Amino acid sequence: MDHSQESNVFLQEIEHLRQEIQRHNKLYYVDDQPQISDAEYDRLMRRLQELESLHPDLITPDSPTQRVGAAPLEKFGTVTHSIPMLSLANAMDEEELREFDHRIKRTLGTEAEIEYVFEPKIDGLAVEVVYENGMLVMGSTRGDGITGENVTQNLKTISSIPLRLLTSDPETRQSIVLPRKIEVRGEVYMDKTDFLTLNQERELTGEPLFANPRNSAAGSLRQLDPSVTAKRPLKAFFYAIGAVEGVNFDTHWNMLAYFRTLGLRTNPLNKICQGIEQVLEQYQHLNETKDSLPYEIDGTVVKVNSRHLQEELGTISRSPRWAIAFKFPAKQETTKILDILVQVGRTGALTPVAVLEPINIRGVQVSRATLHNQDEIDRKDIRIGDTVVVQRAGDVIPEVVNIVESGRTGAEKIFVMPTRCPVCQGEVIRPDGEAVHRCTNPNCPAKQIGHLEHFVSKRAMNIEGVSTKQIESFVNNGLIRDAADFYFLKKEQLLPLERMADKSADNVMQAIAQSKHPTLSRFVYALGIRHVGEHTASMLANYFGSLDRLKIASEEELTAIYEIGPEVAKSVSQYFSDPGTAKLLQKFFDGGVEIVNPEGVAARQHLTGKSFVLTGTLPSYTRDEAKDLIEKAGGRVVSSVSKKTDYVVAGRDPGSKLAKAQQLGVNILNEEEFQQLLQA
DNA sequence: ATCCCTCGAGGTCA
DNA sequence: CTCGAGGGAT
Repeated sequence: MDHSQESNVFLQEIEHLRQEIQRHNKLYYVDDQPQISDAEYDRLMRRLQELESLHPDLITPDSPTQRVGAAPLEKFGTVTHSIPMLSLANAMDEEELREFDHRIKRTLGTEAEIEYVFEPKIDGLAVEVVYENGMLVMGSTRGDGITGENVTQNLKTISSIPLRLLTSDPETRQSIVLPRKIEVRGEVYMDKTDFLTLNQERELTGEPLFANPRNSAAGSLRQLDPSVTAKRPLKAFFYAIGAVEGVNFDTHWNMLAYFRTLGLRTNPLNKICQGIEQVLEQYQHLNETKDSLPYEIDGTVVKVNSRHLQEELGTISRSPRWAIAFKFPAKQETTKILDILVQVGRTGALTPVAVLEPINIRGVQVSRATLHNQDEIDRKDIRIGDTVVVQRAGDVIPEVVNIVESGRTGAEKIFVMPTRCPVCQGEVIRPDGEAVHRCTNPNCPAKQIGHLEHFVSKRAMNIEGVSTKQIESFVNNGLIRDAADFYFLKKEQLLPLERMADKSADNVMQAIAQSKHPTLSRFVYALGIRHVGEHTASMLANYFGSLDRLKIASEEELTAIYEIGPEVAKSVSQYFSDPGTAKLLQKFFDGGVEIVNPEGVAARQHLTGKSFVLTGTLPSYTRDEAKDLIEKAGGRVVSSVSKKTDYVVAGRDPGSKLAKAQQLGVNILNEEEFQQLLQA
């Protein structure tokens, strides 16, 4: 037999082994019906490894042996999700869940029971995996929902995430329609027993222990060396979709079924429910049985099943309107309030914080909890020395639920907000009608530091590697008084500071230099004007297009802008009419800051104040593109038609919104008319 | 009355 | 990263 024939035989066996392994993966992970023992499975894997090592040229990247192939990374790259990974609204109790159901019926204008899909909410971390022509090409963490970290190499080591989607059913041999591209979303998690075993090993080796399975999974996925991740027993369930080309689903339930045919694991406890009462029954049942599950769940997720209705319901800025997280009650513990501290934020707000006797709540040491303001303290009658019930809201943020009356000894001290700022001794006032107390000293160091922290923060000027500690040190050493001073720093000035070696100083200088060309909206946000957060900053930037126009805007002109009311207008106009602001801005420019407008010249704002509703598919634009164009022109896109809607843009297969528009006599545009309007 | 944005807060991990 | 109170806008 000549060489090529010989390698052909190998190729056949290799191919056969790979298919078998893929088939058993599906049986094991997706169908939960293994047909062979783990030992037999291992034998298949070893045989494949053996053959591949004899013929390295036959190794393909999607071979099951290639789960760990990559070298450690320096750091993770960032990935922008093509469709943002939204978070979910929360229902805290039954009533709120029923409210969710009512709202949906009201929005859809129906009395009929809604069909829901009920899913356990796994306590892990959300990821997105992208398959192109069936091959895993990218995997990322959810991050802030807009951008996440590129953890492709690590996700590839997780055996319940297929490297290649199935192209035919391993049992029936029927072929499966593969989407050209599909972004699937799911949860990576660690089983409770695996978490315990891992911690036992770590204890033996003297490594720090993980607090809970969730942190353990998160820590494992964020390893720079994929060979470490590969040793961690991670698993995944899939439950949602991002961008997809080439397939369509009528229901969420059918989409999950399709996931399984592709070899993507879905949770076997997912249920379909007719109406909200059935959802509640499932919830009760799961709440009673959850402790016997191999993994931790922190609640359930309820989704409208029909994809068509989902679209009609739409999404609001942070979450879809057609899904809600229904969490289990948080674990509560009792502890003592040792003291109440007062912190001062960048706006001068005084926030009381309870210092607690440290207590472990679901694996996490809790030692502080915000008390929000004096009203909150009075309402709950919280005193220093009280015994209190503490929980982590949403299983994250520590919160004092209430006091334990019977724990009172009479020695408790009543807390009163100080009349002088604890940082600068400045006068403290409580503005009429507001719940917060504020320090009035404009030069209060707490405000100054807070402003500078805000200025350098990721979403503002994004000056990386400048920490709170460093800012404090810069300020205390007189290097920096205002934000513009960053752009006059010299490396030599940094070197004498503590913890500032040559390399760190270089990094700081470089990070500052890199921040010199912000977009207008980032820059406006970074200024830290009261009531101007990211959203409002971007509204202002879009509307005015340049700082020169923004800074001369009158209060009246500002108020006329949609979403800008009297308070915000006053705050903005006061900020820019302050002579100190003019000086500060000039100082920024002298220091080399130059605002860039990524879209070039700001678009004309001829659609200002007009509201649009999009329905159906436009041939030339995606939803997001259309939305962008409208917003750039000053218009806004809303999700439901009312008589205040100015235009409904209708594409192919329009939804019920078109009918409503006709009924209300709202202007209806097709794509051509829409384009004309944009150019008009 | 309701929806949404701003702002401030705590803990873990690399 | 995530939550929730409070306030602003409609």
